[in-house]
Amino acid sequence: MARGINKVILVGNLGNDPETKYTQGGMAITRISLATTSVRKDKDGNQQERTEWHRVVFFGKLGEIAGEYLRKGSSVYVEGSIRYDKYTGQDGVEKYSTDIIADEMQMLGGRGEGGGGGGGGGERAARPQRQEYSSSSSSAPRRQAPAPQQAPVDDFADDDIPF
Amino acid sequence: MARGINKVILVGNLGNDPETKYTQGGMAITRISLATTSVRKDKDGNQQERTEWHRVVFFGKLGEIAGEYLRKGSSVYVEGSIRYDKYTGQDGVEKYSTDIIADEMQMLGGRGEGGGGGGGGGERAARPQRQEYSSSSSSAPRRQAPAPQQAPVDDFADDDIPF
Amino acid sequence: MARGINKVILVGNLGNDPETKYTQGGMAITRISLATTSVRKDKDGNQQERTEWHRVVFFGKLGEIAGEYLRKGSSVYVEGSIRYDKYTGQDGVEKYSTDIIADEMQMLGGRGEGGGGGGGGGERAARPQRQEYSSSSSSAPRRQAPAPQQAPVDDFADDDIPF
Amino acid sequence: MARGINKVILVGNLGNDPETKYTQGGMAITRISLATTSVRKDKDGNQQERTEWHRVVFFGKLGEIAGEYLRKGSSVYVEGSIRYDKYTGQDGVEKYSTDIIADEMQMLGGRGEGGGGGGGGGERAARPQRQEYSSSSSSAPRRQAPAPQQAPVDDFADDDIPF
DNA sequence: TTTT
DNA sequence: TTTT
Repeated sequence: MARGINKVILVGNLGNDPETKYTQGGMAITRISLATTSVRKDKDGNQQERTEWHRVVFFGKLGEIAGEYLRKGSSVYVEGSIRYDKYTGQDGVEKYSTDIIADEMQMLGGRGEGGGGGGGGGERAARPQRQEYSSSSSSAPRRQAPAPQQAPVDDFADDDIPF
Repeated sequence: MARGINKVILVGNLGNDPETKYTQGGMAITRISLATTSVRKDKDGNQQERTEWHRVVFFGKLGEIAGEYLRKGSSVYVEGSIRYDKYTGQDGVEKYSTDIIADEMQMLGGRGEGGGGGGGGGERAARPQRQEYSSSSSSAPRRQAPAPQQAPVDDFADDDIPF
Repeated sequence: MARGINKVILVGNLGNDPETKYTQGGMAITRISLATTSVRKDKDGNQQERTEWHRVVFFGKLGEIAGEYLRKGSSVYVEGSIRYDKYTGQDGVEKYSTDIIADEMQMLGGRGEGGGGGGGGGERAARPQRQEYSSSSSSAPRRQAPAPQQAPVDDFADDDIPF
Repeated sequence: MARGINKVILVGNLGNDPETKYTQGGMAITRISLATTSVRKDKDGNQQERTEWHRVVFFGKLGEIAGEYLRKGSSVYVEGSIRYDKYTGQDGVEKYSTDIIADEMQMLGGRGEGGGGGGGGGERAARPQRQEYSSSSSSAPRRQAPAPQQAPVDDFADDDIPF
C-alpha cells in the first residue's frame, strides 16, 4: 500500500569496493558508489560528458550479496527507490543526503568482475557472472523480495487457461 | 536469482471489468484488458493514434484486490513482466499469447473509478483513491511482494548512519 | 551515446504550484515538488508512512507545458534521470542538491486537476485530462523528445512484415 | 502527446545474430531475439527456470547500430514499448505477434561481445564496450530520439540556479 | 473494450 | 536461439 511510484533503474559501474556494516540486529547494510555517464553535444557541437555518482544502499540479504560479489569496477543493474534524508552533521550543520535504496540487483559482465584487485579476490573466483538478487523479506527492512515466481503449471487444474 | 531483466511499466485504462477465477488451491487469478494510446505524426503531418490492448494478469492477493477494486474505465499503474505462451487451441492449431504478469499495481484517480456500475458498487464506495498493492508472497505463486518497507529507524543504533 | 542507465519513474502529487523561470535564451525551466508516499509495517505491526519530496525540473517545451497545466495537488507521471549538484551557497558553505531532470510527463486524473486555485485558472478549464508530453528537441537542451512514433504502415512496402 | 504509459525495460542476451532489412525509403529495420531468464522455486523447493524470448525491433539509425554491433550472445539493455499486431498469414489464418519496439539500447559487456564468430568480426574489434544509442529522430519513424542532453551551463546566466 |  |  502506498501512494505514488518512486522507482529508479540504474546500470553503472562501482567507483570503489562496497562497504558493508551490520546493525545491532545483525542486518547487513552495504553501500556502493555507482557511476552513470551521459553524453550531450554542447552548443559548439562538442561532446560533453557528465557523470552522476549514485549512493546505492542494499539491506539485509541483498546487502550481504552486494558486499560479497560486487567490487570496484563491477558493472551492475540496480532497481530501487530514491530516499532523501536530512540530518545534523558533526559540525552542527544541517545536511542533506540522497540515497538509492536498492530492492533488486543483477551483476552484469564487464570490467571489474571476476577481477577484483587485491588479496580478497580469491574467494570470489567461482561467483556466477549474471545473476539477479532481490532483497530478502526476512532481513531487509525497507524493501521486500520480489523474487520467487511463476506458479507450478499443475496448480492450474482449473480450466482452459493456456499456461 | 535470474539472468536478465524483464520489466514492464504500464499506465492505462481498463476496457472492461476484470475477470477473476480461482485455482483449485483457492488462488485468485484476475485478468484485465488495459489500453495505452500513443500518438505520432504521420508523413502528412496528421496526428495518428494507436492503442495497444495489454492482457494483464494478477495472481493471489493482488488478484483479489484487482478483482475487487478495478472496473471498466479505471485508470491504473501496473508493473510486471512479459510472458509469452504457446498452446494448442480447441481447433488443434498452435496459438501464441502474450501476457503481462503484474507484480505491482496502483489505482490512479480518473474516470471509471468510484463508478462501478451495477449492484456490486456499494461496497466499493469508500475505497481509497490512490493506493499501491503488491502481490502477496503467501498466495501469489509467480510474483512476490515488494511491499512493506523502510527499516525502523531505531533499529539502526549502530553508528553515525544519518537515517 | 552514454555509459550506463540513469532512469527515474515517478507518480505523485504536486505539493505546490509549479515555478517557471526563463533563461536569457528564452528557454523555460519549470520546477515542481512532487510527493510519493510509501507505507511499511514497523516492528510493532503499525503502518508507518514516509513521504519523499522530489524536486523535478522540466526544460524547454516540456517546461512550458508543466508550468501551464500542472497545479498544486495535480497527479502526474514523470520519467527522467537523477542529477546531483554541488554548489556554494550564499553563506559560503558547500551544498548539495538532487534533482530529477524530466524528459517525459503525463498528467493523470485526480485531485488538483481542473482545480487551479487563483486567477490564472480560467484558461486551464478546457485542458485535457490525460496527455503525455515530452521535452521538445528544439528547445530542450538536456532531454530530447521521445515523442512521435510509429512508421506509416504504407512506408513498409518492402515485404511480408506484418505491421 | 499520448494517453497512458507503455514502457518495457529488458536486459538479456541475443539468441542469434541480428537481422537487418531496409525499407524502400532506405530505413533500417533490425530484429533481434532477446532472452531473459527468471528463476522460481516450485512447490517441491526445486529451482525452476523459465526463459522468455523477446522479439525486439530497432528502426532507423538505432536499427543500423544494432545491426552493426550486436551479435549472437551479446548482452544488451533495451528500452522500448510493446506493440501487438494481428495479421493474416500465408495460410489465410489470422495470427498475432508481439514486438518490443526499441527506442533506446546499450550494449553491456559480456560473452558474445568483442567475439563475433566468423569473418565479419574484424571491423567490430574497436567498438566501444558500453555505449548507449537512441533512435534518431530523423530516420526512425516510430520512436524518437531521447538523446542529446543537459543544457550548457553557461546558458544559465539567469540567476542563482545552482547548476 | 478504455481514455482524452 | 542466448546466458549462467
